[in-house]
This record gives sequence, structure tokens and C-alpha cells, in this order.
Amino acid sequence: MVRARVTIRDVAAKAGVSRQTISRVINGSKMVNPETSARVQAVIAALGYQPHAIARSMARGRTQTLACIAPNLLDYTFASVINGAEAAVRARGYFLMSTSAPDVETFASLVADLTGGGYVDGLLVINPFADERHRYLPTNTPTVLIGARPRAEAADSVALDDVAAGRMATEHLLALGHRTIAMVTGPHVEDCTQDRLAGYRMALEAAGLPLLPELIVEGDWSPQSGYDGLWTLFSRQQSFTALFAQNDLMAIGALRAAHDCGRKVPGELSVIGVDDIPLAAHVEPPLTTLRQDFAALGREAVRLLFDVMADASKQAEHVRQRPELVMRASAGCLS
Amino acid sequence: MVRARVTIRDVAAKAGVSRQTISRVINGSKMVNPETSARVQAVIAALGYQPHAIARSMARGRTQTLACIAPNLLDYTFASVINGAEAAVRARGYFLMSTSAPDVETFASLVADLTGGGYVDGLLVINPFADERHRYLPTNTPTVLIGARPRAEAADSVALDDVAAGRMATEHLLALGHRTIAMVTGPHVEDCTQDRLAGYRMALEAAGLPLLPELIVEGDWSPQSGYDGLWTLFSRQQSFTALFAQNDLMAIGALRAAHDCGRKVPGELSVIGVDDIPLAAHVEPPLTTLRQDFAALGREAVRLLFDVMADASKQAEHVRQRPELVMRASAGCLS
DNA sequence: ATGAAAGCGCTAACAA
DNA sequence: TTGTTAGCGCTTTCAT
Repeated sequence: MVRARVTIRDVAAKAGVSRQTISRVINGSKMVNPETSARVQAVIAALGYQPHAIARSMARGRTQTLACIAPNLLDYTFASVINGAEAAVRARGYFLMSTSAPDVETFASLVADLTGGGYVDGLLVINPFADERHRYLPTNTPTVLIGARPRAEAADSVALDDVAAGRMATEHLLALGHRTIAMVTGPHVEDCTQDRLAGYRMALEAAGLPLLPELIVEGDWSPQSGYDGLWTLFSRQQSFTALFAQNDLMAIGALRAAHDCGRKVPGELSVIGVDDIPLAAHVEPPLTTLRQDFAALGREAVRLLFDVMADASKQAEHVRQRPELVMRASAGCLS
Repeated sequence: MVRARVTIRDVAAKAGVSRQTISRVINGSKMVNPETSARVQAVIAALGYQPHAIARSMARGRTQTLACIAPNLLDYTFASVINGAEAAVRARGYFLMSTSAPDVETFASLVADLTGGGYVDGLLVINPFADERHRYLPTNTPTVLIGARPRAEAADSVALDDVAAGRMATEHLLALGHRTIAMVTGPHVEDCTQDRLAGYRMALEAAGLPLLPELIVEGDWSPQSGYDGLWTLFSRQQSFTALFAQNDLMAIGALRAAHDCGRKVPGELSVIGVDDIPLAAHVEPPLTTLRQDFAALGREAVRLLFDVMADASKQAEHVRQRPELVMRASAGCLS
């Protein structure tokens, strides 16, 4: 069953050359006689030899492997970023392993194990949280932050321009004639929540409109929280004609809440989301939203990471991606 | 910037003991004097020493690491399985790395690299495809298949009981009085598509109803394909009063198609899906569906994997999970 | 309870 | 172009 591993020694012996020559062949060195190479290749195939990646990492001091740590792997936005990153990593001949860190402790130990343990040459960290996680970033391994505000001196970062997203969403509703715009936010502990809120505030200010705290409720990105959030808003004194949900899932939950209490969308209530998840176009009514290009974010993060790996002393970069307004049916003119 | 790694030698030198003693301490061996241990611990802390996982793997011949290969990381069902598996793996002190294999070539090379390269002690493979992928499973590494029919002699497997899912969905619609039940399937190349279709056929047969090919269209699990699929069905001669979408996303797409052409759900058309994704309860009308417990599937797969790792000669097991009917508003009595 | 020696499978540096 | 000599950092015998 478990036949002993074929090592570089076995190949060397059978091919009648030194191990070093085998090493040269499997690494595509030019300094090897074509005939020797051919013979070695044949022996490799005959023996079914496969280099031991762990041993190679050990000897080289590098692993050709990167890791991506996300808060979870379920969230479509995180998964999309990873998807984009994975393709970019593979295109460069590296391997990307993904894992999740549901809490701060897991995060800290994962970072320590992966980087301190010599598992990876670089790290991608998706971290929307404005919390102590940032204290546990690695010090000796190139790292790029995704979805976080610029923070760690050493780490590069990429993220959506959340302030712009908040501003654009609000401005769009304002342009449609709305003057009372409610908002369901993400968790306040997240950078993007705070930034989208800031954008909302800026747009209102620019329009000379007051920011009414009664029009704001906190959600958790889930459809259910969008549903509950809209009901909460309805229960308050302050009326409103539009809703800015800080992501599409909550917007979809809100759509159903509006339906359940008989408020027509967009006739009586306009709704706008953020993300443009695939389902956004398939709910009733189709959702107007601000699109993020998650895959591009992932690719960009990988580009930065390779830059840092190539030159550890390079100046940190902070890339912000501009959202794109996608107009569908859920937001309309104030009638 | 990049200070040299602190190795077990440094610790040994500073603590005035041999490397072996350090090794014993970090591995919690009982055969070490408490005082010595305490002193070593202190030195470890002082030096900020962290064991090199790669070196340890090299020496031990095991990595304490498992990998999960999925067709992609975007699909909510795959991500949920991984989520359940990850928790179970961590509970046992192992690390789970996840990665995706979009095509057969990537799959084959990933399997070879991960297992042949000595990266992992065991492998989880999420593979719904009834294709050549099964030929590239590892021969020397414990492996558990997820979402596939029992196939490889050596590999254990876990999956939803897809035949039961197809049967139950169809039976539910039959019980509501429907006699013409259309279906949007997943890609025919997938095991679960074929099995759900088989269940549909069995239920119709048991009810003495014919299986009409005009009532079946193939989708690709996406909302768009559900949308298009329902339009295609509408365009055909054969009328029907109910639709069985083989997953929730397609069911949601179909819901919108029904809306767009003015067919009331469930008044004029009943719709049932499979999966019970979080959004299923939040579309209009809320979706009746067959729930899968993805996390449980992942946990079960991990259990099997550890069994195989403990005893490579153990008889392969094939676990099928029974779906659960979740009744909501999208499927109703035939009026 | 501790240490010495050998080696995991490979590559880097130097010779030849 | 090829081979030799040392390791990479750790764990595993086997002594002591």
C-alpha cells in the first residue's frame, strides 16, 4: 500500500549520476548536457519520482506558497477576492492556500504559525475589522491588507474606496429627488462601515441636509439584519423615502421587509445597495447598487505582495478602488 | 529588517542544554526535569523562539496539515462544507488549507503537488463532477470525497442523498396536487444532477405519471440559468403548474422569470428548490426548498478522513445525508 | 533525565 | 558539464 517514497537518491543511482545533476534537471538548469537530461527524465518517469516540496522548501528557505487569511470563507465578497487572488498567484507559479480566522485568537495564532512556521513566503490578510487584529500582523513576512484602511506602517493595502461608495450611493438618491435617506450600516467595528457612513454624511452636508440619527440602524451584512433594520426604521417617528443599505444582502432583506409591510419599491421607497452580487439583478425589483470588482482587488493585492517580496524596503502602497454605479429598478425618482 | 531566524540551537546554547532537550520541551515530553523545562521556556520566551513547522514536517515525515480542493471557492455550498470541515479539523489540532481547481488539469496537478510533495497528511476533495477527475485521485494519501457518488475503491465519501432530494421535492409537489412538474437541472455532467433527476423520475413513476422530456431543461446552478430555463419551458408546448429547480439559486432566477411574464407564484406556478441557502427565506415569495446541512457534511468528511489516517486499511465508508423539506410560500396547492 | 549521532530530501557553494 | 561537501531546523534512535 504505502510504498516507500522515491527520492532523488534513487533516481541518481539508477541514472548513474549525482543527486546534484538530478536536482539540476528537475529545476530546469541550463548547465546540464541534453543527453544526460533526457536520460534522467526517463528515469524520473520510470520511477514515478516526484520532488518532495517540503524538503525543497527546507533547503531553499522559501516555499513558493502564499496564504490568505479571511474572517470566513462563506462571505461572497471575501470568496470573490480570494478567487481573483488565487488566479493571479498561480499565474506567477506560486500556490495560494486559504483559511479563515473567525476570531482574534485564531487570527493571531494563524498568523504566527503560517509566517513563523516558515510555511509561507507572503501573506494576504482580508480584514475589515478596525480592531486589535492589526496588532498581530507579521513582522518578518511580506503582507498585504485587503479591505482595511491603511494602518500598519509596513503593510500595503487594497480596498474599495468606501467613502466614495457612501457618497455616490447617497448622491444618487439625492439626484433622484430624495431628501430623507435612511441607512442600514454594517457593524460599526468595521472600517468600511465607518467609511461608507462618512461618505453618506459628506453627501448630505454638501446638499445642505441634516444627518438624522433616527434614520440610521446598524446591521450585520445579513439579509435578516436588513429585513429587521427596515422594520426598526419604520417603527420610528422620522419618515423617509429612500434607503441606503451598505451591502446588497441587507438591501435584499430590506426589499422583503418593504414588501411585507406593503411599501412599493421603488414607488414608495427607493433602495440602493453596495457590492453588486450576482443575485442583485435577480431579486424583485432588480437592485440598484454600487459595484465592487472583488477579483480585481484580489489581483491587485497579489501584485503588491510580489512587489514587497521582491523588495522588502519598498514604500508601502495603498490602493483604493472606485465603485461603479449600477442602475436597476429599485431606486427611482421621488414622485 | 529581516533578523535571522532564532533556531533550536540558539535556545539550546543560551539555556545551556542540548537541542534535544529543547525539542522535548516544545513537544511537551514528560521526560524532562521541571526546572530545566522552566528555564528553557524562559529562554524561548526571551528569544522569541518559534519552531519551524517546515523543518518539523521534514523530520517527522508528517505535516499536521490537510487540504481541501473544491471546484471553486465562490459557490456557497462548497464554502459551507469547507467551513464545517475547517472547524472539525482545527478541533483535532490540524490545519486545513483550502484551494480551488477550476479545471481538470489544475485538479490533477494540485493533487499531485499536495500529496506527492509531502504537503499534506490527508485530502478532502469536493467533486460533484462525473468526469475524469476521479482518475487523478491520490494513491498514497488518505482521501475523502465530498459530493460525489461512491467511486474510487479506496476513498471514502460523503454527500447529500440526492436521489432522495429529487424524490422528496417531486413528491411534495405531487402531494400539493400538481401533475405536470417541470424541472431545471444542474449540468448533466454532475453526479447530483443525475441523482436528483433519478429521484424525480422515481416519484413520477410511483405516481403513475409520465416523464415528459419537454418539461426538462439543463441549467448551470446560476440564477440566470434558472431565469432562462423557465422562459425556455414557457416557450414550449407542454404546460405545467409546478417547477422543481435543482438548486435555490436557479429557483430564485425562475421566480423572477415568473414575475416578468406575469405568472403568480404560488397561485399559478409552484416552485421548489434545493439547498436552503440563507437567501431562500428572503426572496419573494419565500422559497420552499430541501435543506442540506453543508457544515455537517464537512464535519462528517473530516471524521472519515481521520479514521482513514488512523487505519489506512479500513473499509471505505459512504455516508449519505438525508435532506429536510422546508416549506415556505413558493409552493402551494394546485387551485 | 539528558546528550550524541544520524538523517529527513533537497539545494547552495564550491571544486573538478 | 558534473560531482563533492555542507547544511536547512528539526526529530529520532540509541546511549549515558
